Formats: sequence, structure tokens, C-alpha cells
Amino acid sequence: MNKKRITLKEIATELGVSVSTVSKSLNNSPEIGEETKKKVVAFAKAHQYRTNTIALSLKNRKTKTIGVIIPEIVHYFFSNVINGIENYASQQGYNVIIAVSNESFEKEVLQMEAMANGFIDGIIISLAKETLKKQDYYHLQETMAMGIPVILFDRVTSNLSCDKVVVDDKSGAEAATTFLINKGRKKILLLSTQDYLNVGNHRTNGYLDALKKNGIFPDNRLIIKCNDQRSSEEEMVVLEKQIEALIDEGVDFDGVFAVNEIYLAAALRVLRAKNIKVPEEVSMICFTDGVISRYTTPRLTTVSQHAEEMGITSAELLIEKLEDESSMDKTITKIIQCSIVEREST
Amino acid sequence: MNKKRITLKEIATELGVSVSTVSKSLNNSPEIGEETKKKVVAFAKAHQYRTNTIALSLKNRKTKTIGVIIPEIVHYFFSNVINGIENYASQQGYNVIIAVSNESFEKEVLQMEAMANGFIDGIIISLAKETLKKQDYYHLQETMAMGIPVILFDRVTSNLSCDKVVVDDKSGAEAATTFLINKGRKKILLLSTQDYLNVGNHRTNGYLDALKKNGIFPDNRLIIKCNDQRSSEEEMVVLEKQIEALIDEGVDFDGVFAVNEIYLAAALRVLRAKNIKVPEEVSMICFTDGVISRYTTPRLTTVSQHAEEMGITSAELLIEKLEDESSMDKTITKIIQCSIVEREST
DNA sequence: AAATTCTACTACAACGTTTTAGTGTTAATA
DNA sequence: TATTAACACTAAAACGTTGTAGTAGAATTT
Repeated sequence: MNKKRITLKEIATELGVSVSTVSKSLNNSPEIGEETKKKVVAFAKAHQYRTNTIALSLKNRKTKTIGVIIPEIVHYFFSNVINGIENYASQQGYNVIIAVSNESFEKEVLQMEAMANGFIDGIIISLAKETLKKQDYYHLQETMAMGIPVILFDRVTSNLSCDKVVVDDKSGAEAATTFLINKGRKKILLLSTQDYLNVGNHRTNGYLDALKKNGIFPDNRLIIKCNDQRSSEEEMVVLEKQIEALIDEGVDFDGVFAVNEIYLAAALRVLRAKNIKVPEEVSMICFTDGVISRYTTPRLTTVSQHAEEMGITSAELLIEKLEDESSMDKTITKIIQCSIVEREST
Repeated sequence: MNKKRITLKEIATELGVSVSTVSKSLNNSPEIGEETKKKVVAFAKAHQYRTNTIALSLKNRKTKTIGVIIPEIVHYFFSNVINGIENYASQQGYNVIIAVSNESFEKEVLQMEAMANGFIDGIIISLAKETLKKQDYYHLQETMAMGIPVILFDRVTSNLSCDKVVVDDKSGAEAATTFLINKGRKKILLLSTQDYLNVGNHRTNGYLDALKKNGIFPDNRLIIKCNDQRSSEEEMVVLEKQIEALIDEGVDFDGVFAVNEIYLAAALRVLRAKNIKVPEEVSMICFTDGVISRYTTPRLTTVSQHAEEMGITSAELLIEKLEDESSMDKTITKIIQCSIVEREST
């Protein structure tokens, strides 16, 4: 029960030397004689001296801690990004503080302020849906003005001038759609989100481009834009009903492209209920290479966004900004390419 | 571009008063005259004064930050626990630092040391598989000896005397098994883990107890203990092969109880391939009320461990220890009851 | 008028480090 | 022998707060 950690001062008085001597000995400074150094180091080890990081931070104005704000943590993509960030950061001697905005603008602002006042050297953030809808970025501008570097990932905005890491959503969607077309599919159902989410927007554009390049005229009845509500459970029921209605109305399709695996899983459930064979009759592909895709029957072909790589890249960008003063001025946007993971649904 | 935050000292010289006057004014101390207070507060607001948390932490020896170490973050259960912790903590004005042990003993020790030397007031941890196998808890004892409160959750050990939050795994498993028995099933396949994971152990015992209480003699061929390897992808292939072999050998079963949803999803794939109807011919239930269970066909009936509640409870326990000195001596173990979420697989 | 109490402040130590600028010795150089 | 250099160390400031103790001057009491 040592309760209290020993300090430099205590070691100093105990050993009859000055505080500076102790500090320098422990930092192996050439100013101190070998004898003394040995003595101090031995004593420190024996008493389990651990340098007080807080005092250090106060002195250096660096905390070696980076803050991450994400919309959700129970989420395959975001938890993978965190994983990447945490991996790279801890390897570089940085701690990671996590905050969750829960897709709420207000909470995002609160969390951001808490962080900016707190222990962090820089922030990595993916914007909440509400923030994107509101287009209010004052809290971000404020922390940037305080000299705190901010990295935006995935959910970004062009209204902010800072480093960004994004997925090449459009070309990923184009590739996915083209993938289905190359399998001979022409009537491809798109399950997307509302347009204010740039993610959904880009993916829809990629889909349309792929059709155009292949001389297929888009059919509006085959484009469903899900109304992203808070409760995804209910959202799914609505989506399933929509797809069912489509089939009942006799709208025909031979492929499905969804902007996330949940939407595609919902579609798959409907098709199975209707006894439509996948992939024979309908070929399916989606964004988010998550857990669901691996455990449905058939397993889903997906577009992987390389979430972990995004995390690592974001952390790299931030830590470079933190360690190299001169990198503060320029802002970089890194684009992560998607890749298709083929499974049984195509 | 304010770059640097204003300090008390700067406000003081600017206003021609002392630093203490500024500090006291901002803390609304009665020692200071109303006039001066107003002046200081106005100036501070105008210059966006934000108190420096690090200096405060150094002074108070409190960081208002709690550390969480989990085996994995891309994991439905753990990310939900984090969610609970983060929610409660941020509501109580605490920050949350996350570290991932990746199921490795070595990394757990490293992370623990980093945290103990760092910015945290207390630690919430779920032990890595390797740690449980090794049964080496020195790093935990050491940080506890330093006076840092530690809360263990889910993956706990009786060798450590500290607060714990656990799921009632045994009775949850018993309830799940009984649930199948009540549906008229007698030959229930158990998919569990190696015994050194107390979690798997408890659940196996719950399963056996349920059988015994219902006068069913356990069949060893119906108990599969998966070898938990690093790569869960390969692990699944092995498990699927095992189940397939079982069926091919003519070992008959009419129910499956798995200790997590991945195992059950694997089983479901095999049954579908063999054209065995779920739930008509085989009734299925598993632990982990995660995303997979909601999107398979049929949806899986599960035992929910109330992960978020575990997180909240852990955070409550820790914060109480931090804020109330007198609570430091006694150690509490909180047991979270499971509950069954019935879906289509039973 | 002298003593006491308020009022409205200020000075300074402390939290635990690191770092810059010394300060005596002793050894080497001119 | 006087000067300089090297060595091994110490003192003190600084990082930004807060809280305790102290201090003028005014107001009140005796």
C-alpha cells in the first residue's frame, strides 16, 4: 500500500542532493557524475519512481493525448477506425481519449469544448448527422483558432479548411455497380440515404455514373432513399416494407446495391421471404465490410472502406502536425481507395 | 488565430490587479468586490479565458479522467460497455481514455502501466484471454497498491480483491437451456469455449445444470469447446467443419445453445446447407444480443447481457470510489442479470 | 481617541517537473 | 604562477492554478 508516489524532491532530500541532480540523473544527463547517477537511479528504481506526466504536460504544454469524437461507437466502421487510431497512437506514445456525439449536434459541441479545454493536443472527428444537416461548424472553427489541430474523417465538409481523410465513395460505388453490371445485371435497386449525408450522396452519384457509362437509363422507382431516423430497428421495418411493396407492384430488379450492410441484410430478408434466389436471380453488394456480411446466408459481397487504414492515416496526419511545427500551415486531404470483397451474394 | 490561450497572469497585468484577485473573481469568491468581479469576468469572457485543466490537475491531484482497457473494441459487447461507461462518465464530468489489449497479456501490462503513470484517476478493465490463462495479475496489484482504484468487469478473477461487475453467466445459460427444453428439445448441442475463460466455464455449467434439473443426461458428443484462436475467420471454418462432421456421423440434435452469436451463426449456416429447418427441426439460442442476431434469417433468439448497463454500473462504482474517500476500503461485486430476447430461431 | 473589526484586496507557497544560469573545486594550459 | 577549462553539482524560474496568510485603509465599536 504505497498510496503515494515518490517525487523528485523526496528522492533529493533522502539522498542529500538537489532536485536538479536527481532530475538530470534520471534523464542520464552528462552533467552528472557516474557515481551519483547510479546511486539516484538505483534509489528511484527501488522506490518505484514514476515521473508525473501531469507536471510534465504543464511544463511542455503537450499532453501526448489525442481526442477522438465519433457519432457512434457500437458501429463496425467507427470502432474499426478507433482501432486503427488507437494502434498507431499508442505505438507512437500517444493516449487516445474517446467521446461519442451520438449523432447529436449539441453533444458534439459539448464534447468538443470539453476536449479543447482538456488534455488533448489535437482532435480527430467524424461529424454527427445533425451537424451536417445544420451546417454549423463554429465549434470546430473555434478550436482550430485556438491552435488545436483538427483532422476530419469520413463525414467531412468542404466548409472547413483542415486535414481530411475520406473514402473514395463515388468511385467505390461506381465499382460496385459496375461489378453487378459485369455479372449481367441491368436493373439494379439502389438503397441509399438522404442527400445531406455526403456519403450517401457520393455513393448515389457513383451508382448513376456506372449506369450511364454502361448505357443504362436510371429508373427512379429503383432508387430508395432511406429516411435515417434515430432508431435503426424501426427504420429497417420501414425499409423492408418498401422493398416488399416494390416487388408486389411488379417492379422488377436483378441486382441490389446498398450503401451499408444493414440495408442489404434487410433486402436479403425480404428476398428470402419471397423465395427469390440470391445470387441466382438477384445479385447483391453493399458498402461496409462488417460482421453481418460474414454471417448471413449467403455471405454478402461488400465494398470495404478500409476503416482501420482510415484510422491509422488520420492518426498519422495528426501526429505529424503535432510533432512538426512547420506542417501546421498546409492542409492535406487523403483519399482511401475502396476495394471489393467478393463473397456468396454475387 | 488566437493561437495562445490567455492566462490568469495575463488578465491580471492587463487589468492592473493581482493574479489571486482574478482567480477569485472568476470563482465568484465573496472576498472580491462586485465592481472588480464584473470587470474581470467581462474581460475574461471577451478574451475567451478557459481555465487550464492541466494546471488544475497538478494542483488537485485529480484528472477527472478514467481509463478503460478492453480486449477488443471491434466487438459488439465491449463497444456497448464502452458506450455505457462513456455516457455515464461524461454526464458526471469525466473523460474516458480507451486502450485495447488485443487479448494480449503483454499489451495489457503496457497499457496498464501507461495509464497508471498517466492522466487517470481510476481504471475499468476486462482482462485479456492471455492474462486469464497466465493467471498473472501483478500489474493490477501494482496499480492498486499505488492507490488507483480498479474495477473489473465481465472477464474477472477471484484472485484480485477489487470491485467487480459480472454477468450472471451461469443462470443466464441455465435459463437459455431451459428455454429450449421447454420448447420440447432434449438433445441440445452446446457450442462453448475453452474452460480457462471463466465465461465459457460458467455457461457450460449453467447448461449442465439445466439438463440435470430436467432429468436429461448430458451427451459428451453434443459439447463442442471451440479452440479460441487469434483469427476468428479460421476458427469459424473449423467450427463449421466440426458441426458438419457431427451431423454426417448421425449424431442427432434438436436444439443448439451457443455461448456467443458468432458460433450460433456458424451453426445456422451449416444447418441451412444441410437443409435442416430452423426453428422447426432445430431450435437455436445464444449469448450476445448483437447485430448478427438481428439480421440473419431466421433472426436469432439471444441472451442479452445488458452490456450498456454493465458499463454504466462499472462507471458508477468507479466514480463513487473516486469521489467518496470512505468507499475505498470495501469491495463490491455487482451481478447483472441476463434476459432472453426471443426472435425467430426458437 | 484608541482599539477592533470589516472590506477588498495582494503575496506567496504549493503541485512535480525541466532547464538555464550559475558556483565552487580541481585539472590543464599559457 | 596566473589564467582558463572542465567537472559535478545547485539555485531558481517557469508552466497555470488555488488557497492560506497577510495587509493596508476604512468603518465601527469601546
